[in-house]
Amino acid sequence: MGRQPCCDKVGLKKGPWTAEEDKKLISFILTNGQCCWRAVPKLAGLLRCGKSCRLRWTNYLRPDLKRGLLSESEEKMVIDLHAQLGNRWSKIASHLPGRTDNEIKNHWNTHIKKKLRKMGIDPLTHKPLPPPVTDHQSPQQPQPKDPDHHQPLQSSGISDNDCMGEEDKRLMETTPLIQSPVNTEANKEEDHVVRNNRENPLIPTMEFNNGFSTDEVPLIEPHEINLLDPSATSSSSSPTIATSSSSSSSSSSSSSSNHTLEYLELPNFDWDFTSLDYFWDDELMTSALDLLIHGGDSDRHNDNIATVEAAAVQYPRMGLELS
DNA sequence: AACCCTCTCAACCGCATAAGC
DNA sequence: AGCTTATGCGGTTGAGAGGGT
Repeated sequence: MGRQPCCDKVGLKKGPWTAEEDKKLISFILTNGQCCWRAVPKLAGLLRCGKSCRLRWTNYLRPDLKRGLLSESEEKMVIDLHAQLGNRWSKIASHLPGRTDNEIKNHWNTHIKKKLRKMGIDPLTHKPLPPPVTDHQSPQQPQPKDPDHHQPLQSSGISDNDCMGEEDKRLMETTPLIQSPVNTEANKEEDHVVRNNRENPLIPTMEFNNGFSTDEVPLIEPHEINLLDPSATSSSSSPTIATSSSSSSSSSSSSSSNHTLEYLELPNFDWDFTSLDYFWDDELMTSALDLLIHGGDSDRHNDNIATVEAAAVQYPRMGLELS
């Protein structure tokens, strides 16, 4: 006999999360840390399946998440990584601290793909788009079957540069036209191809040049994170981000020798409290830690919950807006 | 002001793999 | 060893926001 079912789907809530649900989940995770997601909804008093809770936490409520659009450097990194890894969003996300696979995937589909096409680059292969083709010119040449292959630029009658902004031009200059190992028909071969590329000196991939494998986590060393994140100005006291991926449960706490909270022996937290300042202020931080340290029995528990609720006003994207 | 269209992104779905029994 | 479930991942969807007419 195997395990018990993850959740009986009867009576489970679906759709957008409410502020109340968010509060419950945040409070539970802060108090108990991330443990088996299957048990979370029951213990937290949520009518959601564990999968939904995990998704909500990793994609939206996690304190170490960055907010806002991807920076230019992040975007370039995504493009480069996509050239190497294809649509392996979690792998890509593991290189961008504070970004989730879902966020990167969305950004790719809504922004970067368009931008690359505008620049005359096939977002799937990272190669230049084929030259203009009209029916009478080459009727035999089949159009790509992949939905990612949209009509080339010429259809608009606008040259690449005509519609290319300064940022696009900059991107084009810095975007490597790497032949992607990715083929949607051959994803299963991808690992093999990536490995082959690793041995190919002609392919200057970031990953390989840096000497680490994307199949291994953690993928970003603390010093690299500081380089990547301009906002991380701390030079000595605390590394910036511990967690780099929603999919990775690896912790970089080992690198935080000066970690101010190390002595607390935190319960299985994958994220680093020093990163909370991405969008949590000190008061909220203090309350959250108080919740963690004193748990639900603390006299201050209600005050702390209230502070977390107050964050809803300050950080509406947390989904805590009070209804 | 009202309608329509496009864009964005949170959330869901289904599949693959890992892991428990 | 084989079955079953948990977890993670990538693709897709749809509601809401914003802009244009």
